[in-house]
This record gives sequence, C-alpha cells and structure tokens, in this order.
Amino acid sequence: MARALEIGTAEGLEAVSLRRLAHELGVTPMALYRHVRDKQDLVNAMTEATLEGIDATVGFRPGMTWTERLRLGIDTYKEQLDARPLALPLSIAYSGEGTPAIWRVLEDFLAILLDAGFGRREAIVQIRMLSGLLAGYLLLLRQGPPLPDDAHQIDLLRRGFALSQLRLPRDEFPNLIESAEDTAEVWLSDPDRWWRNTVDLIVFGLERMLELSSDGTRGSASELS
Amino acid sequence: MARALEIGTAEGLEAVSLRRLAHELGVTPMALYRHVRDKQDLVNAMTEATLEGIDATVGFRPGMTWTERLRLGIDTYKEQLDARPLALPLSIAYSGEGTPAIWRVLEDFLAILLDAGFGRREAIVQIRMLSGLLAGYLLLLRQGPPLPDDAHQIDLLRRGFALSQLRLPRDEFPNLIESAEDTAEVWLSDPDRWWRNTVDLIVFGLERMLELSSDGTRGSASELS
DNA sequence: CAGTCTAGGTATGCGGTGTATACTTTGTCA
DNA sequence: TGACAAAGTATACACCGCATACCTAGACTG
Repeated sequence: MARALEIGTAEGLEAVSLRRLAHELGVTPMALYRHVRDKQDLVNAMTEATLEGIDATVGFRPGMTWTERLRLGIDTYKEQLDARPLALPLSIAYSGEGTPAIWRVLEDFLAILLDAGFGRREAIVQIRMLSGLLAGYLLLLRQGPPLPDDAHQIDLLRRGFALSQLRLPRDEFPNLIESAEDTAEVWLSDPDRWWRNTVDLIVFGLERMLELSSDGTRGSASELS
Repeated sequence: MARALEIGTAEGLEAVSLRRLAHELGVTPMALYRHVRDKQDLVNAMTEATLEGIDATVGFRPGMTWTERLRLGIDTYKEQLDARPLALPLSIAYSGEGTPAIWRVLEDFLAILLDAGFGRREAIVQIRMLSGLLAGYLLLLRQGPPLPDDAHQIDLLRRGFALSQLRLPRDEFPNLIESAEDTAEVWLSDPDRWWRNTVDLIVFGLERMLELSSDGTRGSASELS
C-alpha cells in the first residue's frame, strides 16, 4: 500500500493527495482511511519506508581512523539521501518519534565519535549538532530548480544572477558588487564543491573540539598525572 | 496590505490563506488579486517584509578580530531571526531572487571573511556553505513543539524519549542504548547549548580552513619568498 | 452448516483551498 | 461633465482532508 504510494510520489511530494492516490489505486478516497489514520499518518509511513535501509557504514574497513570513517560516513549518508529524492521533504513533514533508520545512523556516528575520544555527553551534543547541520544543509542544497545541462543556459542564469546584484547601491554593498561574477559562479555551480568544503569544515571543527575537550578534561578533572 | 497580513500571520503561517485574509480585511477573496499576482507572490512579499531590517553587525566595534566579529555576527543574526517567528518558514516557502536583507547579511559576512584573509572565491564558497548550514540548523532547531515550562513535564518527555530507544535491540544499538538517558537530556534541553557548540565548530572549522588556504596559496603559487 | 463478526470498500456531504473570467463600483483629473 | 483606471464583486471550477453512515464479502466458530 505504501508502495503504490511511493510510485505516485515519484513526481513530487506535494502532488500526493489522498484523493489522487485513491484514484490511482482505483478505489474510493475514504477507503484509504482503513489503512491510515490521517494524512499525517500516511506521511509518517512514507517517511519510514523511504528512510529504511539507510546505512552510512557501507564502505567502512577495519584500519580506518575516526576522521576517515566520519568523512566516509557523511558522504555515504549524503549519497543515500540523494538517491531518495523524497527523503528530505518527507523528513521535514515527519512528525513521528523517529525511525529505525535514523536511530541506525545516530548509533553509527555516535560510535565514531566515542571512538574518537569524545565523552559520552559531548559526543551526543556533537551528533545533535551534526544532524541539524547536515539535514539543513542538504535541504538548502536541493532548493531551487536543478541546474540545466546546457552550459549556455547556465551562463545565462549566472549573468542574471550577477546582474541582480550589480544593481545594488555600490557604496552599501562594495564587496558583494566586487564579487558579483564570482558569486554567481559559486552559487550556480556543481554542488559537490561546496559539499566538500562543508565536510572539511565539519571535520576540522570536530578535531579542534576534541582537542579542547581533552584539554579541558585534564584541566578540570585533573586526576591523572 | 502586507501589514494586515502579518497580523493575521501572528498565529501560524499555514493559517494564512487568501480567503481567510480577505475575510479578515472585510473584503472579497478576489480583491486581493489586485495587489498580488499569486499566493506565491504574497508569500514572497511577506518574506521580504519579515526579513527587512535584519542587520548582523549591530554590536560591532572597531577593535574586534575577525573571529569575534564572526561569532557576534552569527549570534546577532540568530537572535534577529528568533525575533521573527515566521522568518524560517517563510524563507523555505520563498521563491524569489533574494531580498535586500539577505544581501545585506551576505555582504557583511563576506566582508568579515575577506578581512580574515580568505581569497575572494574561497570566501564566497564559505559564505555559501555557512548560509546553508545556519539556515538549516535554525530550521531544525525550531521543529517540534517548544519545551514545556514545567520541569516535571520535561522530565516525562525525556523518560518517554529514552524509553523509545531502550526498546531497540541491544546488540544492534549498544551505544544508543547505553546513552539513552544522556541523549534524552541533550535532545530535550535548552537549545542554547547546542547552538554554542555549533558556532564553536563553525569558527574552529573556518580558522583551520584559513590556515590551509594560506598554506596552499604559498605552496602552489610560490611567488613570494 | 448457519450465523456472526470484521476488514475492507462505498456514498454522501461539509467546509476549506487557490484562482480564472466577467462584471461593477468609485475616485481622480482633464 | 465625462473618461479612465484602480479597486472590488459575483460566480464558478477543480481541488483538498475528512466525518458519518452504510454496505459487502470472506473467515471463523458454534
């Protein structure tokens, strides 16, 4: 049932309505309420079905350092989300208590951070932050229409983008105007570039937090040495 | 016009409908189409009106280092968004080319990063990433009902949260189960804590990226020295 | 076998949504 | 005074989620 739903969903989440779905199934709209309490309930079911099977640890191999596993895990997680176009919109609309797949990911990243040397509470805080940052970032990454394949088209878009900034008052926005063309190029370019940048920032940041954390531990609870 | 709209909006964005708004204004629904092309157009107008006046640089003073300005700017930005409950939902629904307020923020952060020593292109990439991360994080921060004031209520919620994890199979989720109570406490706690943590991570990450960037510059384009 | 019970499906209808088309009012200014 | 444009109205269409009441076919049981 939820399956036929995903099919009807292959063309946009907001196109999924109970009536539409019922019609697609050759059935009366109200029949769906035998299987689903609400529309929200439907959304939750869709979410859990979509997220099912996500596993950020697929490429892990024994000798990896924690940063290697973190990087690979984040990338894998992103790839698997990318392979599920509805994952993000559904996650936003989701209202349940959490799905097994999400707990799986939490567990795996928690293991990485604990292994890295974070204290339990610290690791959890980092995970909390990480999940927020990543989900949000992925979300933003997707918004707006995908770039056209035609290079000329892209160029046109960039020109428009740059122009709309060049119209700003020069004295109030000196840097923005100075960089308009660069900005257009960065904004409307292959997302992989900023994705790499983001992962770098997160890993570097976590490394530094770890240093500070262990320093702080020795400093405050100075029992050893 | 857009004003009377924000009023009707003080009680939830999804409660804003053209018909509702028209009724509230003592006017026929179709009358609104004299002032607005679409509902989307309305949303865009609301967005620009809501974001208007955001200024992340209010507390800046002359002697500040770039990290101080960055931290303060991010915090100020967050505060001003927090003061506008509709800012995030509206930003998601927004479909325009960008608002002056957003460009203002971009300009200010761009200035900070350029001053810090990032190259122009690098700075733009960082800004791109930063805006995604922050917007997403803020978004996630808000989802779910706000914590109840009653401490006992909070405790109940936490117990439920922890319990739902303790039900997981122990051999598959060892860390999650071990940390269930801590997780519940972190998840359902004052958001300021993870916010601080997030800002720290971003600043640390950027500092490190800056080091690498300048190293890289000297390494590749080794003209000086 | 007869009878009940129930999971699934149907019929009808209410109140809500955005918006297209065509018409009417009203205020301003030449 | 009359033209004209801005603002508002009337009506209608196609969609939405969902409540209530009714029906049907098959399984399980006495």
